[in-house]
Amino acid sequence: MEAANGEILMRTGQFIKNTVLVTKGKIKIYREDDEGKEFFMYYLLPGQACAISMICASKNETSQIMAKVVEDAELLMVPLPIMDKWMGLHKSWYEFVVDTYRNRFEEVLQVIDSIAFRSMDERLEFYLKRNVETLGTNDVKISHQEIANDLSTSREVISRLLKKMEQRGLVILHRSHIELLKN
Amino acid sequence: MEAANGEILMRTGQFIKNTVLVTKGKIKIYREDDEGKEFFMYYLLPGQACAISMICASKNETSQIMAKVVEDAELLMVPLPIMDKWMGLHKSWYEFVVDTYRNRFEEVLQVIDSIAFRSMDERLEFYLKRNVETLGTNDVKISHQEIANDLSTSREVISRLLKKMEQRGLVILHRSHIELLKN
DNA sequence: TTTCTTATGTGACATCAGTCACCAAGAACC
DNA sequence: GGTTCTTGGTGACTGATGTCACATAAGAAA
Repeated sequence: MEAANGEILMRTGQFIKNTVLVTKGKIKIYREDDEGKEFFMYYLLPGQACAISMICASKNETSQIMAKVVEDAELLMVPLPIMDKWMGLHKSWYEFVVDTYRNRFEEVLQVIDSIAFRSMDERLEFYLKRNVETLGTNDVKISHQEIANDLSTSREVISRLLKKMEQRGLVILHRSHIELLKN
Repeated sequence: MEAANGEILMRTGQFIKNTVLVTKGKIKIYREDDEGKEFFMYYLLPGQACAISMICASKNETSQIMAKVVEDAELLMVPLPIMDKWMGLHKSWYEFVVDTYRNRFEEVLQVIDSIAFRSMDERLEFYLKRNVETLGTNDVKISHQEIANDLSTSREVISRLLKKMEQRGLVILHRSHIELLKN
């Protein structure tokens, strides 16, 4: 299956019938509010699978998350029965699934840390670092508005905090992209 | 294995060698800060297993959470090799494990909602409701200080918000226990 | 170039939550 | 009884963050 930039692959509340594997592109996974406010959790990159779709698919549950394509993607959809068969048949598949669970759980725990214990300036730094690490470039192409949405705050707050980071020499600000200096 | 009230079963950073099953008592699972601040995630009750210990045990990883006994408990510790063997051998065990993963993941997502989208008064209501549901009583035996710790805020804030809830007729406050009225 | 759209900057202000200081009421202990 | 400890109540203050209003600036399009 192919999906273009901007496409919403999955909405909160939809039924999941397949386990999703990414072979190309970038996908952002969000938690959604009742009123549609978004909260960014993690990226899905090529070679990775959606942990949620693995867990839910096995019980015909509805999705608790929203998935948005941010770079044209190619996906493998593995139907529920096949997924179940593989679990018993191939040790390597089983290990891949458990690994995916663990990694995502840990990533989500880190997200909890950042919102539970940290203030917005630290959360912003954490967010930018994650982007740099995940996307493998020091030049993050993203607008202040999108960062604000991902962190569930307002653009003005992000603009102000980024200015301060620039003054501290941590970043250089350009229009629609941010250059991180220190690792 | 037995564990008394107040005992810390597991600290962040410890190695996990067993999957933990609870047969008696109550255990609270926390996320810890660098400086030891706590953030409550969920309860472990009889019949339930620690999802984290399942995931980590299978890779000899360290614990990302802290577990505290809040009511004298009895535990079954299943060693790693046995756990692994059962996964292939018994379909029912495999399903139990996947179910545990899914339920905890969903519970953690709800926790993210509450800190990402809600203000402290709503988080407090969510916290109290979870306690009522989980512990099966409308009378929550807990001090303001402990609630404050669990939500990673200060006692004064909780006291004030509880007073407001009492004025709205949602709760009745007693010393060291809170009675929920509406559900 | 000129115009338009989108992204960003900034002051003023309101509000929530965290902190400090101190008080009061029960419970526990002598 | 009196003393001490834990728990809860409250005012005053501060700082972080969210909001509104509006100004600028950088590209894109014409």
